[in-house]
Amino acid sequence: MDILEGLNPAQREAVEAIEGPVLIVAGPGSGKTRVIAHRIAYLVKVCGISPYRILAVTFTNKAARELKERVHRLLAHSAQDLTMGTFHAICARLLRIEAQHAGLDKDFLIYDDDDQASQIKRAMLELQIDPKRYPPQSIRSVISSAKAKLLTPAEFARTKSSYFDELVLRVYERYEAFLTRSKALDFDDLLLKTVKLLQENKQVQEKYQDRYLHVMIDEFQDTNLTQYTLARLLAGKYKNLCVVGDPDQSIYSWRHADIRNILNFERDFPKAKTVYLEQNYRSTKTILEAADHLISANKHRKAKDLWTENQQGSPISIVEAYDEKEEAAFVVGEVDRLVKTAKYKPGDCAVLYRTNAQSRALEEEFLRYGMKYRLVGGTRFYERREVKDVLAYMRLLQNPQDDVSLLRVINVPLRGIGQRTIDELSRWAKGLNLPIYDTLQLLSNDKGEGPSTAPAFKPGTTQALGKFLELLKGLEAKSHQLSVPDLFDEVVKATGYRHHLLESNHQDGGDTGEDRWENILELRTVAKEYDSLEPREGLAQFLQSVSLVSDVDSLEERSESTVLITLHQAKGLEFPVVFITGMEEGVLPHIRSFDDPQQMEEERRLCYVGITRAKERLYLLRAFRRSYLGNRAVNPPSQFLADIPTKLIKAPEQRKPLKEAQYEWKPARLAPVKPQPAIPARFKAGDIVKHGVFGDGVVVSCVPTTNDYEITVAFKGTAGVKKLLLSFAPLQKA
DNA sequence: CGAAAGGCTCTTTTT
DNA sequence: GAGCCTTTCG
Repeated sequence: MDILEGLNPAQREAVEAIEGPVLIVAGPGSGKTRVIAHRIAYLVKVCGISPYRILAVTFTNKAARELKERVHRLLAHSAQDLTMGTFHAICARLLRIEAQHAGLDKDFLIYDDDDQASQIKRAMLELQIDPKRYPPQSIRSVISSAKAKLLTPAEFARTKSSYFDELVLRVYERYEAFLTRSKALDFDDLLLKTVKLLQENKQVQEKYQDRYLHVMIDEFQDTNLTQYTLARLLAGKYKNLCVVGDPDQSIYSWRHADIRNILNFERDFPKAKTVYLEQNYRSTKTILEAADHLISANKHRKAKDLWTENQQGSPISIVEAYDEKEEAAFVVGEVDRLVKTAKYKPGDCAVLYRTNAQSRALEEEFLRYGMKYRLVGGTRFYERREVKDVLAYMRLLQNPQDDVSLLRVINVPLRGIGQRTIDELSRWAKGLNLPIYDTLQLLSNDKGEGPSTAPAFKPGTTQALGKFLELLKGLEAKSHQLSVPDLFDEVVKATGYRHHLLESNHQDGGDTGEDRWENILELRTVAKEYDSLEPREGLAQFLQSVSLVSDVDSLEERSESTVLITLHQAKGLEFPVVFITGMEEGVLPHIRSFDDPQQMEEERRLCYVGITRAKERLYLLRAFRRSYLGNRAVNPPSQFLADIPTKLIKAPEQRKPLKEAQYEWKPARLAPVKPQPAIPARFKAGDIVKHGVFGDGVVVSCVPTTNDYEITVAFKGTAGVKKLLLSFAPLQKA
């Protein structure tokens, strides 16, 4: 019953530190979630604070849900009124409530990255900026970064320092105009608009500042400036701001997270109390020690003293496969072996990788051997075309001014409205500064009397547009009467979308119409959850929730399937057995980080996050050769492997041979790789050499492999280019 | 207008 | 390798 019971001294200290700013530096597996849950329970039960006055922000919806459950277990009923969720979800809710004060439409929509990209492209088109010279993606990134730093277009204008910035500014302004016109906010806006609202409207500010006596932020190392500002604002009155995080697990700088938020917290709040949670309850001594060695090589960090009372555990397996197929085959075989010979289930195992593209080979191998797996991420459910199409219709019912959705479905299923027509319509809308929906209405009202600015469409085209408008209007009327799932059915039927998928029998991206229809049905089960709400309210909530879910959110604990997941998404998760694949230079660390020491440190942190997911067994795999973007590359082992102390690594001869009969192994090639071959490299690229058989030649490359080097030599004579093993080749320097 | 074919680029990570 | 865009033809 005592809330402090069972906590170690540091955890207890963190729970009891309720006054003023608090920084909890929580190493991996240090019981962080537990501490947050107990701290909330402590505030409510011991300090008598109303749950209504506590705000807890998490990184994912899943984390929020788990936290809620834990608090609920500690508090029973009184957990209800807690405010808990991601920054984005909390902001969306707040903005909806305060829409009037924020100058927003209550029914605003949330644009995801896809929607954002299409609007940015549209803006660039109108501004005649060549997308070949200035990739929309990088413009998008700069705009997003500006928003993450609290810069509106006007403020961004003051910081701009190049011609590129100038272009970005113009796109930014136009993009904002689009959003306003479409009554939409992007992800960054949810945060930015909330901050601006709180800063500019003292009444609203006071309302929330008075309310939130305690504010807690999880994963603080991954917040950006806007989020940090928001947290400070909300905690502005009582100053009870508790942030929890681990600088060593900061891996989202590319999403404009600013590690300085946590590194400088004590400077920003000189009176802050700092608590270090350093006891690890998750991993074996071996795994923790390996992780510690790896991360210690980073220069910009706060040193920590992680320790554990757990067992020493198994040594780490470092495995070299020939290529990504064999790497995958090893993983599958090893999972199978662990399931058959040890206490593990497939669901205890997770395969981690740097890039989503790596999941493909793994998936194929899991499928081939009939092993259950669960792929997290990749083409996410809510990014699937058919799902987005149906959602676009639903969104148009909530908000017809949503140009992105309208343009998406104006001719899906095909209804005779082609690109020419759409371009004309867009140009007209631009001239009138109206959403396209409004121009459709003008068009249908305009019966030829008086001068018109409308484009001269053919009668057939005008009719098609009119029919489309009627379709939307009819559905809009129904949206006031039908529950969300019923409306969903109506949309799928009335738009002809169902027919479009099932009858047209087209096949895109390997998915058949049936596959796609299944996804629609899946989406319908989500809609079903909003069955009992008032029609329009249900629609609004349905749309908001589908905009803010992530893939890990649906990852259930203790599934029967092995999890395939990116290193980023794996943050916050743990598994008894972890395989990290692609431990190669160029993959992890990723090639795009090579020229930036800060990025390299982040790559190292990413690897650290991966390693510290493991509770009992850790495998680090690399492929000698890997297909990438259609062509093959030979990558040297990841430099991170060299930072794992040899004494923690399973010696080659101790490894059980991979002999499971049903798989075609090539065990000889699956020997573990030592970071550095024991023999010295006698040659380097460019050396002139003489071979006993092939004669004179030039060394092209000399790549370390397992206890050897693969040396590529271009010979003068008929021998041509040969790959040789250095230890066997009769080579001499010429 | 629509389908098919060809060419192009660009792929790190995602709330 | 895939998705996106443009071109071409019916």
